[in-house]
Amino acid sequence: MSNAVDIRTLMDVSEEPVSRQERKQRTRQALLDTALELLADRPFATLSLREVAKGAGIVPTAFYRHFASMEDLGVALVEEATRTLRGMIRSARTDPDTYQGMISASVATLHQFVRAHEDHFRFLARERYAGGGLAQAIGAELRMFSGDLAIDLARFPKLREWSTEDLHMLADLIVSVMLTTIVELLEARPGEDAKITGTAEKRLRLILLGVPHWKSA
Amino acid sequence: MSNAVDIRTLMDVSEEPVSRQERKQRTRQALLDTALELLADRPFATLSLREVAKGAGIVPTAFYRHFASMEDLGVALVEEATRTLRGMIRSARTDPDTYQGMISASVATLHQFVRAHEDHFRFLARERYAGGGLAQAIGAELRMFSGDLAIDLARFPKLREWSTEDLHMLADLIVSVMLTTIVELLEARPGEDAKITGTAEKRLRLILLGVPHWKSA
DNA sequence: GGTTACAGTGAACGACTGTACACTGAATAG
DNA sequence: CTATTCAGTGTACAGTCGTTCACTGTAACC
Repeated sequence: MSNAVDIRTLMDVSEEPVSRQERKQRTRQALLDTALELLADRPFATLSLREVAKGAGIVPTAFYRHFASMEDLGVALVEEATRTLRGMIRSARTDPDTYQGMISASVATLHQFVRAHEDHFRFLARERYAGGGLAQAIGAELRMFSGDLAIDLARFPKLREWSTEDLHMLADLIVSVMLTTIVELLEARPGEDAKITGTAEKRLRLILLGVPHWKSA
Repeated sequence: MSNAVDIRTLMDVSEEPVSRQERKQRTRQALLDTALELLADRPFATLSLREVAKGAGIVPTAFYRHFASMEDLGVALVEEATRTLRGMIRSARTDPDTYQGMISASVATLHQFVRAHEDHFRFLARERYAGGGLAQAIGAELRMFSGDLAIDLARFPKLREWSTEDLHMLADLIVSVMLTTIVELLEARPGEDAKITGTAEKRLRLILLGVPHWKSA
């Protein structure tokens, strides 16, 4: 009978015949997803090529068709996670008029993105201080983020005459509050989110409260 | 000849015949020191019992005379490192009169301790976000530190009428600045110390500048 | 001075690691 | 329709891992 159920329907919702490179990319993504899953409770350096391959449903040697080494996969993971991070930053950059509006909007965006991509943020937070090549890559990304923030901050009236050095100091301070908040959200027990975001807003408000009275050393 | 040089003198400066438990303690310390050394550029979870034993000059099986497992050694390492941390906090608690005095004195103490015990602070910073039991133990220690700081802060005139919640918010903020500074010092290239401590002082000054104008909620 | 406690030894184990190599079979190219 | 490309397979090997066990030599004890 021509209308017999295709066995592929049980495995794969999509109907179109997948091309070869598409299959390859799916396996690659399966490797990345498996790694991210295993990274939920241990550092990247403890992952083995074999268990990642097994999790993705391929034999160990096939791993090399996608990455030259585990470190290579780590780099790809950093790229994927920082893409999420940049997405968050883009979302948060909604030119606000007031400090207060900027603060609560930014914290809300942060909260939303962390909850939607916990594994990415957990990975970044974990590996940021783990040492090694990944930590450096993540550090460079955060420094870029801080630099962009400093430029954004320079647009505010009260900050217009600040030295670039002081602007970077302020931007780094804000980034460190954001980072602390991310870690708190990832460690939170259910129901604590509101308290954490509330505290984050307070911290940022306190910092910006000092801005009008600042005199550089 | 009775004044012949004892071979032990070449290995060990002390003259007295070392007792058995003293020898044991030295081996134990050698294990801890070796682990700390290896931890300079990798996470704790990647250390193997065998290489730590080898570094301490004993055979792998002898490791068990001192620790039941590597995780046990990790706990001992957390205790050793947090002892250093508490020493720093004790040194910094020199009842100052002014904010400014407190800030520069605290940052100076921080700088001095980090440089004198880089491996302890590197270990704490690395494992703080690494996940697992050690991270929890370190987190608990930091929370205790933050709590003590909140109590200290309550003694300042301007902070006397703050709610305990807001005091904790402020203490956490200060701790996070301290942590950021520690990591910056550990990642610094030679000669950057003054710039980093200077920035740290600025960040604290900015935060405390907002204190007099704070209104909760 | 004889006995005990015990830090450290050395061989052996089964499990796991990364990687080399020859292969298979199906999608793709000509 | 035939030839090629290449993601994935299966076997194999040399290391390393944590842990077991029976052992040795000496400091400490009675």
